[in-house]
Amino acid sequence: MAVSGWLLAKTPAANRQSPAAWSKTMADKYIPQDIEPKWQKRWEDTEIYKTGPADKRPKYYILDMYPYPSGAGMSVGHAHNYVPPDVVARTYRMRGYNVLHPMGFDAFGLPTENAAIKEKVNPHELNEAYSANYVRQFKLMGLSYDWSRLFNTAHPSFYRWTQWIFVQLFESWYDPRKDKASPVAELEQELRERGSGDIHDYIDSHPAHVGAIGKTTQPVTAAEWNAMSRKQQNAYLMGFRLAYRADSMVNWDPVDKVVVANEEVDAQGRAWRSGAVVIKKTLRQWFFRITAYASRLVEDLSIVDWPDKIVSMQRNWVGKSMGAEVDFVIDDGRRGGSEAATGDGAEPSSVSRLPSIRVYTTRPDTLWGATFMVLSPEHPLVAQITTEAQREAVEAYIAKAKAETDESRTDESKAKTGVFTGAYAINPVNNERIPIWIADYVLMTYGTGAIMAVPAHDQRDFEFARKFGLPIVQVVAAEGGKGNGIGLTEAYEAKEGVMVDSGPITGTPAGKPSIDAAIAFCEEGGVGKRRVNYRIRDWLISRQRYWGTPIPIIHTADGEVTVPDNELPLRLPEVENYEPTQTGESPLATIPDYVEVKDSNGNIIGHRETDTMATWACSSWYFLRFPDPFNDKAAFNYDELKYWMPVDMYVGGAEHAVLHLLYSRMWTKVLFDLDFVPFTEPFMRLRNQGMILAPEKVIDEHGRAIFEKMSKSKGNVITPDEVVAEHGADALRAYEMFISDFAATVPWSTQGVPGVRRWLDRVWRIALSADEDKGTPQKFTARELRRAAHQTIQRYDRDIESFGFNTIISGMMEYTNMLFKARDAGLAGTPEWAEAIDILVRLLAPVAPHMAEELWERMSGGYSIHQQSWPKFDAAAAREDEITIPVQINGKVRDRLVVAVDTDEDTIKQLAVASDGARRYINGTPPKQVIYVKGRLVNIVV
RNA sequence: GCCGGAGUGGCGGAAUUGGCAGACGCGCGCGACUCAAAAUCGCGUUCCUUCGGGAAUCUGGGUUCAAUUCCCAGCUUCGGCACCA
Repeated sequence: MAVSGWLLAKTPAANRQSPAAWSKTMADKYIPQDIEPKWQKRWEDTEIYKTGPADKRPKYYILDMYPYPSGAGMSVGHAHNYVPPDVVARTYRMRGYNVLHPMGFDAFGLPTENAAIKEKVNPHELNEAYSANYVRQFKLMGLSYDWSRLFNTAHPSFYRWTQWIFVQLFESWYDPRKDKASPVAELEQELRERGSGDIHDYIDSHPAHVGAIGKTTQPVTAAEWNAMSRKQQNAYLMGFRLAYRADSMVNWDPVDKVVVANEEVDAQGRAWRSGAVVIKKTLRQWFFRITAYASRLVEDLSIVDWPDKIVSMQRNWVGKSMGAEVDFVIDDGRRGGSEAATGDGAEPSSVSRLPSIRVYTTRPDTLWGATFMVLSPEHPLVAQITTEAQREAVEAYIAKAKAETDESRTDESKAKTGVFTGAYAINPVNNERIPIWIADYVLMTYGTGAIMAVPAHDQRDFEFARKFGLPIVQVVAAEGGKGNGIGLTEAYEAKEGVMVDSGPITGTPAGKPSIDAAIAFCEEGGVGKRRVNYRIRDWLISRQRYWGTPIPIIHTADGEVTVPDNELPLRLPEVENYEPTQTGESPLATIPDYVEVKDSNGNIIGHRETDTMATWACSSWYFLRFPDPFNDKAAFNYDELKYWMPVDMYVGGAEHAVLHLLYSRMWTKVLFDLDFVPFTEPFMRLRNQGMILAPEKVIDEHGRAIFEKMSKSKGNVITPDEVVAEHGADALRAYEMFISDFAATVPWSTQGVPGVRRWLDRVWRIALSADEDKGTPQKFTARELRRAAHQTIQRYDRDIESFGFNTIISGMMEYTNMLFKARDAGLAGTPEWAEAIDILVRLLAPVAPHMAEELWERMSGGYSIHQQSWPKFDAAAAREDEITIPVQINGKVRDRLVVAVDTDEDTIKQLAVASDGARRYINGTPPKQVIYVKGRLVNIVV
């Protein structure tokens, strides 16, 4: 009761105080839990982060790779992805840019679907629940997304346009002569009038365009085309379309019961989601013809500012190599041997009725050293050329190869295996008769599935030749020397040296000169030509699953046609059961209402495609949707796109290097070719964040102490929720910035957050209660205070450009320390002090938006700090008046000079030589040299 | 094997790109305040030292007045690709 009485007595007096005075006496403690929810609500109510349409201001589009929401929610590792870009977005807003900083959800795909099956909950419901939880966490961290633009890729208003783009791809082909995508209608007209000969000829003479049309697509004449049925024509067009359906050897994931793309399988043959070893199956699947864009995907890497690592990964993935294709005629056995040949690359006298075997080689100059050929066991000519005597052995080998997993088959350490087919080919450059073998070290998926073997100069061919006793002929010799290849213990790298025993190119330096000479020789003889080869294969997009964007295709008696535009979106049917089938068919195939397409009389006129698109389709264009996210007339508004795109800064994980980041580039180029978008690259700058590991070391299977990834199953996840609850969102944000270099992988430190929290407490105290708790008196001038403030602005501005978030925080910590020093020197209350605190709060706004808002309100009574301008850097204020110049003798610091900043060079040199520290080492003799680096140091050489 | 990163105190990391190595923070130690603790504040904290200094940025060379930074060789480590013809 006594206490209450005291309070009652005091209250009227307190009420008479001004709010400012009240704040100084009563509200000095920083309690983030009190202020953060208050400001988050106010920001939302007043929509201060909402971005308007295109305007006259310079724009800045900063995008985080949108997340795939999971039931586990976000960890502090996810927060590390999103906080630094938010700081950049907030800084650019205060600098006067029109900033687009949106968020969306990548919702379709296996994890949600698998969770739905396991928990027996509809994936639509799970999607909404997971996404809502992510939004809650984002808001908890004070992230300044424009929530009015939030979308979810599993909503029909979004996937309707994913389907529209699919249709554009289906109705387009890559015209190699224009080097761009063009309407299939134009192609059909050309086929009607002229056939496809011109297109094939063009590709033949422009090897970089090998991917423009299907490998097995043969030329047709106009007459042949016009004689085809519509069904045959549609089948033929599949060899051209940018979205096409084909039988293909695919990676089948037996756990998820679905096919996966090459990009989704690691080097051990495991699917990246399920971790299951994939099985090779031949299935009819939908693909996007990314190989048509192989060349441009490599070239345009030069116009983007991306991490070297990602650029090189994309280059390697596309895997462009230069070489030649050479045709080897199969010897039909009616000839005795090479004596029948006429030489000079002319046709052998006995022309084989069998087709020739085409090989791809990057070293056509070593043709004269080709002593045998090797075909992949899957090569289509194997059955045809195998002799009766060898048939049993060959078939047994093929059966064995088929049974093996890719993992064991491509194990390099394993000894070479293979079988002779009994057939021979004629080496076209020297008419030597060489045996044809099959071996699993030759892959059907690369090049032509057949090689010429040059054992003297290729390690694999060498091992094979040694094992099976095949001849080894050396055709490259080190300068001045020559060997016969006998007694070699390993293949000799054909990188340098000179060609020997190589007919017309003998004596040519090995390398580009010999390769060019060999290609010229082959082209002249009509046996081969220059060729570009790409490692990349077409992008497999179809999935035998329910939870994805339905593919808008109808199979009719005449072949595949698209779902008419006015019937889009083709909606996912609401069903009870969406479990994958045992047959490998999509669950949609079991729903007659969905599958059957009927005319107005109820007659079935076609069947809908039942595969859905992999979620990569959604993420390949979602960034194009944010500028006009709810347009129901078009996928995007051209004017808004033109203003906002390309993305200025894209931030996300490096794990998407050859997935999303490659696919998005292809789609952007297609849309550019079709005049839908006015740019060829979607992301001008890209930055990858590092991973945050769990804080505790554990002992791995090798007995080493290591840090692990955070994972729900290991129970080592630290959530932003728990950090915010204890120290507030601002401390979490500051620590996410401060923890390490942005791109570095580093363990979370539980002691780090209290560290930055202490800094924020100090900021709070110095901003609000500068006249309390004075420390020991200091010497610090108003001039020095201004200098510290403006140097901090300068450092912030520099560091934010280079993504140096950790040094932004350390710079602001140093500035805070200096403010305490200035306070102890009695500067509080001066005009310079007011400016210094004003700058502090503005610089703090992007980093600790809640605290900055609270401080701003208490200091100025205004709202909102986030709509204030960025502090202007004053170079004069930042300039040093005096500088300390270290004096070195032979590179070692022996003294220091404190001089006015504009002291001239001669004076500084004289002072340096005369300094006590220097004189002790000079010993009277004149120095050999005195070097002065302006404003840095003096080095005296004695 | 090929491609691309990275190696700096007990820890996370700075160093204006050739110019004072170790900013800032964590941790630790000492001290102030306190009956005490917490919080807070102050001081110290690369190593060796005979207190003059000396040695240090993965190792060994090199260029330079000067190297964490550039060059050569090697080691370790992370990521990617890989019987790619």
